[in-house]
Amino acid sequence: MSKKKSSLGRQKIPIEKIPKKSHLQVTFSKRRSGLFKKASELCTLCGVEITIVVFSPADKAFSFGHPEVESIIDRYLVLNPPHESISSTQQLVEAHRNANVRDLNMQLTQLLNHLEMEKKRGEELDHVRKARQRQFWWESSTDDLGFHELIQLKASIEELKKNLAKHVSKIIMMDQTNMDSRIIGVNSNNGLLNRYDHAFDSNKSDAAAFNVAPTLPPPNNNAYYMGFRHGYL
Amino acid sequence: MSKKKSSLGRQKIPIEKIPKKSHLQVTFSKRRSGLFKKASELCTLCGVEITIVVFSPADKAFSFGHPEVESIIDRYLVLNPPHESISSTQQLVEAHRNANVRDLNMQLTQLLNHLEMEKKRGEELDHVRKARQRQFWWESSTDDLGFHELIQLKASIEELKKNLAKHVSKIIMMDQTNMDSRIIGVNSNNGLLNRYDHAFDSNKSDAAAFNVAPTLPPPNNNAYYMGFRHGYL
DNA sequence: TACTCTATACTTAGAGG
DNA sequence: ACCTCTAAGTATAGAGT
Repeated sequence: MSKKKSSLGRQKIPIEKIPKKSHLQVTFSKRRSGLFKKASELCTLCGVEITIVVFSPADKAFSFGHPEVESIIDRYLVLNPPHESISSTQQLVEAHRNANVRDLNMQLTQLLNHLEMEKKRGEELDHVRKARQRQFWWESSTDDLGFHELIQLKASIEELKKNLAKHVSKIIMMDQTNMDSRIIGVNSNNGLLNRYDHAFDSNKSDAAAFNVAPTLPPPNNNAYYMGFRHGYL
Repeated sequence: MSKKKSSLGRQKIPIEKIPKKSHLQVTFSKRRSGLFKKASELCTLCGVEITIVVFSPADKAFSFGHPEVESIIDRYLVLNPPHESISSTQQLVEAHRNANVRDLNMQLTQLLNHLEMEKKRGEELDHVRKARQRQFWWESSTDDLGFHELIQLKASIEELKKNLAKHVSKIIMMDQTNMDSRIIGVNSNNGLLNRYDHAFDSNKSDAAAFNVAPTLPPPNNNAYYMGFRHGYL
């Protein structure tokens, strides 16, 4: 009886960049899935919030988030506000700017107050959405998609406002660190964002169904956006 | 010969919220480590960018990022701009706002131009840092933190750091391999951000040293910031 | 590109320090 | 809170479909 092994089974691989591209792609898929599954389990087991964003070798974005990527990012940014380093020789200029900044700040505050009110109006709708999301957060992208499309036109404006806010706050707190120039490929009509939201059946550990969905509608990267984002966060 | 098993080994647990708190905390730590390790491996194997943010059961923030959390968040936000639902009845108000927004936009664009110039001034310094970071991205927080503190002491100390960086990169070139654990602790009053940056030695698969460190500087959540962020992103 | 099948590598629950 | 140890539960490399 000659037993030919039909497979050698899992082989050890060194943790270093995989040279073969096709191979790399496969590994990326598998491991991304695994990673998201682990994240999902961590959520469930420990009842914590978590978000993951990955850019694939092909530069597509994949995200995992519970409750949603955005809210966690927001929380993170509040704790760890983005900032730039400013050479000390420029502090005078900085001081000058503050006047402007304060003005902008006031205006923005007002705008935000308006938005606050609007937001309340939208709350009911939002509640329905969230209630559903709470139970089935992995489905959120489906919701968001529809949502997103609906407000596509508005989105860029909102975007603008938010970036304004960000920049101003950034400038305001001159507490700095690095500014590793970030290239944020804006322009981009290839804006490819795949959003993963997952359900991992707790009972069948072999069942790991993933859903992919192109999330990004027509990139709302209008000129404003470009301008604002230019090299900063 | 009675062999008493010293351990039952790993037991299966259901993927559902762990009730016992102490137990939960342990599991969270272990699995967070595991998750970050997986992420790290994915980075290395596939050469991709990835970021993870988790809020612990105790509501502390933990993050993993290559290259840094911020830049990836930025990329993500560009592709998937945050938005709110705006009731259609509010669109008029919206239009009103645009005027203001455009004004602010122009002002900010100017400010950003200024910043751009400043940025160039800092480039040389930045380059040194980046070169190092490219090889040892897991150390980035070390840099960031050092940077942060130094900035408060202004230019003279920046000079110092520049020199330091040069020296360090030389040293690093000589022994690249054993750079796993680094403690990147810094001041931070209760700042609730623990930032993890990891190196997983590719050669010893059992070696996975993690470091925790409170990252958050004095919470810069001043009124402005809070105002801006209030409920938005 | 994605799924299946193996055998093996890796992770981690539980208990003790 | 973190390390160690062990055994069992999982993830996944490689190859085939």
